[in-house]
Amino acid sequence: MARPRKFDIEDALKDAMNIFWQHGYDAASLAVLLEGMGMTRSSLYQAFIDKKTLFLKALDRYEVEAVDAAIAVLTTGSEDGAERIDRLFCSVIEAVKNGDQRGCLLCSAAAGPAAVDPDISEVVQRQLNKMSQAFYVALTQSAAHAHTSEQERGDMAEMLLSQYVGLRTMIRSKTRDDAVQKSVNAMRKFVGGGRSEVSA
Amino acid sequence: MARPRKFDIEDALKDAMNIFWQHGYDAASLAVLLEGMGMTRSSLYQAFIDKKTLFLKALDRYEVEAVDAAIAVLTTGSEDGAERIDRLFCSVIEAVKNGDQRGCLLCSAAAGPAAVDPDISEVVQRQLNKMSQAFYVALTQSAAHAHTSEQERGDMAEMLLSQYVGLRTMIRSKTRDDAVQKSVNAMRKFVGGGRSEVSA
DNA sequence: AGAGTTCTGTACTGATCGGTACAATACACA
DNA sequence: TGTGTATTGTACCGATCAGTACAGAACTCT
Repeated sequence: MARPRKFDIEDALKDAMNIFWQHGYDAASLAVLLEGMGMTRSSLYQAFIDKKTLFLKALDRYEVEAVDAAIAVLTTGSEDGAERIDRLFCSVIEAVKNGDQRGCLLCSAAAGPAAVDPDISEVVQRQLNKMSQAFYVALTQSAAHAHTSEQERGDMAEMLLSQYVGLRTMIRSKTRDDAVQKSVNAMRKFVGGGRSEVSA
Repeated sequence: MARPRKFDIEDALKDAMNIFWQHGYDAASLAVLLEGMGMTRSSLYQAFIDKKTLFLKALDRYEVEAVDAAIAVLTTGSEDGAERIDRLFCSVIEAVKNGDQRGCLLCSAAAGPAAVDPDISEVVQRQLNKMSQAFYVALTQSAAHAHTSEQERGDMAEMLLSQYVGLRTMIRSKTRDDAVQKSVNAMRKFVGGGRSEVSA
């Protein structure tokens, strides 16, 4: 019994996520968001309260769309966990070779607004934790690492996470493809999930 | 034969560096910079042209003060390169345990303005390259890695760099100390420069 | 058809952004 | 003691920022 909204709220959120992903939190001005989301100021504020709330919702959306997808790669598919880790890092290479230099919204949020805003930091930390746990699961289900201690696997999961964050951060900063490739080469050899080697 | 400036230009640059380090490029507004550098608008613009130029100079300053220091750790001191790598990562832990959550200006620049500004990206890439070369040198001078191929060491140097970037990015995002410690534990074991182990 | 309700469009707010104009000032040198 | 010169202080600039006020529009239900 009221005027219906012109936009789909999920579509709009997806647009917002992509805009934040590309521009970063600060650089994604209201004007840019409005344009990209195809709506007016009133509609945006009515639906999403304010910019920060919109960003938090976009981060949630990113969790579902990207983080959970990465976690799925780490926890399902191949039987060997190390191979799944391998696949995740290869997919990062794949993306950058296709010209995607946006990096990772989660990683950018970690480097940017999470440093100053506790609410954003909380969400970022939760998602990062989720990823480190997925690394842990993959390691536990890996022939090459099953024999290691629980603590060793925990340490290594955390290391793989920081590796992932660093990699995607560097990608966003326009690091040359071959440097990214090299880093992943070493990581793949280290994890030893090992399918075929790829040259730089 | 003119009015002398009230401030030391190197001191001011150092202040600027610290302000950018703490706040990040965007969040370091002119007002904040002026306040922190203890000078007036005219003086700043007269001496440093504009905000971006000031930032580039602050980045240069950071290179001398922090990046070169890290490179010194990687290339001098102990005879064994792996132990020097070890020391670098331990110094990161040291800093974070002392409550320093600013991360690394270079890494923040990589995640932030370097993604949109080519001039900044260029400087960032140059400094990152410098670091990766230092990692390479350290690996080459390591008993544990001297036998590896040149390519393997190149890959691994790049991996250590992205590890470093990821670590310091996560630190800035308020990742819990013990997670950082875990990551470094695994990295230390991996590199095998190994002095005593440290628990999380 | 009319009332009630929610959304949309536009115009506007005050604050802040980076940057500039220009006069007053403080010095070195003549 | 002027005079030239570079720095400083202040006042200001237009642009942009996130956010709001409010009238009009578009729908459902009675």
